[in-house]
Amino acid sequence: MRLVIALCSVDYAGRLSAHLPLATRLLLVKADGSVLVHSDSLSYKPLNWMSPPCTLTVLEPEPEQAALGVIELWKVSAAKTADLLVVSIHEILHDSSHNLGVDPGLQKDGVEAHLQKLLADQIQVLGDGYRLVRREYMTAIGPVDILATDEAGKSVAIEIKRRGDIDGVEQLTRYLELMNRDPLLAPVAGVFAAQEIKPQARTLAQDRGIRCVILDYDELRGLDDPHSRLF
Amino acid sequence: MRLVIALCSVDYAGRLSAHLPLATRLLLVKADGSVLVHSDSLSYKPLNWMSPPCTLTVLEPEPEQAALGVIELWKVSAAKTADLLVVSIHEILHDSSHNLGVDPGLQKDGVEAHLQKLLADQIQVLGDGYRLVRREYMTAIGPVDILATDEAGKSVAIEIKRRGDIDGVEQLTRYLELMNRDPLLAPVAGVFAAQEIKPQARTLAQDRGIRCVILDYDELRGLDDPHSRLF
DNA sequence: TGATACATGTCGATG
DNA sequence: CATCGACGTGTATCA
Repeated sequence: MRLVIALCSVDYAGRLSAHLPLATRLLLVKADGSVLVHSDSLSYKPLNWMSPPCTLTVLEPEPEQAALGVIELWKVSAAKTADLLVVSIHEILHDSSHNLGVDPGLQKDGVEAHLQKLLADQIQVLGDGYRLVRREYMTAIGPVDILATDEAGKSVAIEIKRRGDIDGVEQLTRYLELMNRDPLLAPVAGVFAAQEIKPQARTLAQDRGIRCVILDYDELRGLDDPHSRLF
Repeated sequence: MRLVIALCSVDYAGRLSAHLPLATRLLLVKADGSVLVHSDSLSYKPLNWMSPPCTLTVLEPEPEQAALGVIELWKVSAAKTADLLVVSIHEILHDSSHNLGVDPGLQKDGVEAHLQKLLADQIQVLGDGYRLVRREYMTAIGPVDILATDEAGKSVAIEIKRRGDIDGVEQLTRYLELMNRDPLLAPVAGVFAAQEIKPQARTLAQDRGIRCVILDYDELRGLDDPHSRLF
């Protein structure tokens, strides 16, 4: 990643035309060749940018441009479209490069992970007397989202999905089959919990004796506020 | 603007919860206090961010966090909501601040404005003998995108949208009603032009005697390519 | 201030 | 691959 603070003007032509007058801005060149132009305010979105795949070529300015003070010309071309970003640099105030390596995943914890934590914390929404055994209960074929016990102390395996599809029911069925072979656990009941359950999935689940539960995300978050979740 | 390259993990809690595992990333602190976390790929959008208004507080790590290698803790709180961004910094590889001044702002034209210009320049795509009267023809209730005349010299009011929705038809209907009360203009025909027209909008338009025209953006741009527009 | 349309939207799931 | 819908949507205009 290359960081350049420069006095520059920027032109973009693609689906629209845009021009940025001369000012000091941050030019961010990423490892994949993409370029972002940021000002010192208005977060989130760059003033101008070029998405990968694209190529950055640094050109010598034409004499007439040089006469206007341009010392370097960046031409960023999109690989697949005719989109073109041109940065006319008048002065470079900072220039540094950094090796960041590959990001382990821009994986934001999705709703599913959050639902799992919320349900684990409030397992009683499944019924009085329900108690959490543990999250991510490991089996030979992978972790079950939540293992709990019901009011009679019987084991309950819970599969959580954001959208309850047939795949999820199949997955839970495999876990149940395996766990019910373990005399220390059996009999194990199944709960398929999701924000939304497709009719086909519901039918299949009920046919296999699996209970379906709709999770209300907002309600589960309820009392819980962001600060208490982080600290 | 402060640029920090740091080995860090990031947690966000607000409308959703998100966690970024330990990795080297760019932390961008803008003059308005907003913070952006960028990785070295996937442009445009930060991995995590906090929009202004917000406040950044740098904390000493708790002993247990320090034991895990955290040397600095950034807490970014949104001013109006409970949203919270926490950056746990393990190592700072680069840290520099730059005074960029106020950005003069972006000048750009969106697709709709561009479509309007293109259609005005090529009004004949509506039919032989069509002639442009003017763009942004002012009426008492606002400007009509394009006023033209057809091959018989009759007035035609044209409403341009990127996506043709019912609202657009209603808007054009109001213009037509008003303009048809003007004896110098009446009768005025209506054309609803868009890249895409929703079935409901098309039905309503046809019911009101308004002609629907699909605009082919690429075709209108035709010879005109981005390179020729920049150089 | 609230409602609405536009965005170089981006991004993921679905068919 | 096109289409559809959500997004921590952001952003501007307009009533």
